[in-house]
Amino acid sequence: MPKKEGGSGRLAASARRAQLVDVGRSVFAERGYEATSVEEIAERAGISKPIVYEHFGGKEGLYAVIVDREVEHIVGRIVEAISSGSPRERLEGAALAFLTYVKERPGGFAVLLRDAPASKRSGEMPALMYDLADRVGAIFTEQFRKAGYDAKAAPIYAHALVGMVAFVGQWWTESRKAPPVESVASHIAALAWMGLRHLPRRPALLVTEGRRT
Amino acid sequence: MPKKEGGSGRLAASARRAQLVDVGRSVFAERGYEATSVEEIAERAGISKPIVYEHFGGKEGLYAVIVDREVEHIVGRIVEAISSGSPRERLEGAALAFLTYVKERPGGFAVLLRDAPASKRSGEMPALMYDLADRVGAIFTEQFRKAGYDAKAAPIYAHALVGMVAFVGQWWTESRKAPPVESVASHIAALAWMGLRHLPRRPALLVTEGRRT
DNA sequence: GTAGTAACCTACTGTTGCGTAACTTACGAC
DNA sequence: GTCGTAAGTTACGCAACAGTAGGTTACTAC
Repeated sequence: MPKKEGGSGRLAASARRAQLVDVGRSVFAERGYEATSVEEIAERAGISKPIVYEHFGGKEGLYAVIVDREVEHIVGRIVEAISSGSPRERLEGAALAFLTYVKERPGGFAVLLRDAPASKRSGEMPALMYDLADRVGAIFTEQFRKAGYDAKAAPIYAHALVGMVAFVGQWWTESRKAPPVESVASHIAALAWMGLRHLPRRPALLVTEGRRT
Repeated sequence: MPKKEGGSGRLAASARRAQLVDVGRSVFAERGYEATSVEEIAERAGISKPIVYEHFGGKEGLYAVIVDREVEHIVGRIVEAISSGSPRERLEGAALAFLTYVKERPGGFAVLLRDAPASKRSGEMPALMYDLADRVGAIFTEQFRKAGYDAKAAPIYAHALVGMVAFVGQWWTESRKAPPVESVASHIAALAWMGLRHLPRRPALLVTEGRRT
């Protein structure tokens, strides 16, 4: 009598945990939190539902573990990338690190961008990107003050940059004609760098609502 | 005997439809598509469930109407904003139009950024932002070619700009200390404009993975 | 007043999906 | 071999929710 699943029979607890994290990540990535059922995860892993509960306590537990690991991954990479070098090198390093993460773990990235369970949502923005932007904002605030720019505007730029990279990253993973990481990173970094470098001290609109100057 | 609801008793069909679109938008905005129940919408509107089915045929029907109206709103505003003026004026106009929309209809914006029902999802990116970026990409491709830049990179910049504005918009609606629209728009437009204006013809990274030059 | 109709309701069906209780199977130690 | 334990199963309780059938209320026209 043949085995029911493709190769993995009975697994040790740690191996099963690892497998469930992998499977869970991809299911959450493609369905979103709410639309994911524990049964589907169990089925794709070739086991039955209670095993998931045994290892992670439930849907939220598994989700929390998955998110936590992804955050570790991406934050680690970025922190390392910005740990040394000139400002421009750090900017490029961060962009490259981010996009490399996106490339290597598209599922994880998708989970981070998607909806969190209703119980953990603060506003609507996925917490990670928000935190990331806040950190960048802190760095910017300091630099802006030093350079004589309006420090209150720093968060705007921080969120703009994070949004830029995140959005491009998402488009890039879904795009068929995908240019190499270095290329994408260099374009983004150039845009951001030049933008910041040539920023006027006190930006103002040329046009005002309705009439032009 | 007091009326059960705060003021709206029996409504004409068209008024009820309008009310349900409003209520539905805010519920979808705060819960997301999957986590929203038709019952909650009905309850908040002060009516019972079958009325919703009578007017919109179901959850997806109502959702579709809401999304369609929001798309009309935002696209209309942006198209108008970029219809005339110098390139820089158009850029600023687009940023201002986008942010004004976000300010005036935060719920609608939230719906556009959130998950669509599983039945209509292509990839993972909400369709509107994707389309918007594609349109910007078309404009950029042409301009890049004229100016002697790498036209293949145009979509990267298009997505970067859209992501920038969308992300800042989201942060802005949730942020307590909210600067005025014009201020935010001017900062974003300045960043984007200066970035594009001073872009090298052939951007390259200073750093390469692991070693520095 | 009473007839007609548009707006609305109560009460149900069927399904899905989380989480759990209680039982079974493989496998190594001795 | 038989005993203990880790790994896994089937079968269920229970709640939420999409969608529907059929009845009820209030308003308008005359």
